[in-house]
Amino acid sequence: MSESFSSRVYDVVRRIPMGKVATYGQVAALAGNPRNARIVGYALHSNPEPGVIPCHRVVFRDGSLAPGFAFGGPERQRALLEDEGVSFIPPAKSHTNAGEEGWLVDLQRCQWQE
DNA sequence: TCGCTGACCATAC
DNA sequence: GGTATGGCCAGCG
Repeated sequence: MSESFSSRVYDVVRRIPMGKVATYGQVAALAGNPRNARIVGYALHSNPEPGVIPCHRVVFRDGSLAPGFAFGGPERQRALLEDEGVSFIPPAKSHTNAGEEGWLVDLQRCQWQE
């Protein structure tokens, strides 16, 4: 293939429909290498086309968003996804800690299904 | 040109 | 059940 793995990653992420999210492992698998989940993140980190590539729709296997890096803050990512109709699940419960971080995406409802 | 690091995921102890 | 480490592959210095 002429295109690099990262190019494929961008193409896959770009295909994620609104209101849906995909995991790094899934994007990596669709890109052709299920083991390249790390490269997917690396490729998105490059983000050659901000605004075109919805990196905020890519989440961890657990449904949690990336830690501190983000493109403007984890809450920014949560707002974008929530605005698209993605359901979020507050981790809390046991602890009375009202941590804003830790919000998990409802992969069971909003995970992108081919 | 070679080596290291890295938005991860899975398995082992 | 939780924590720690390994392994895969690609881009960058």
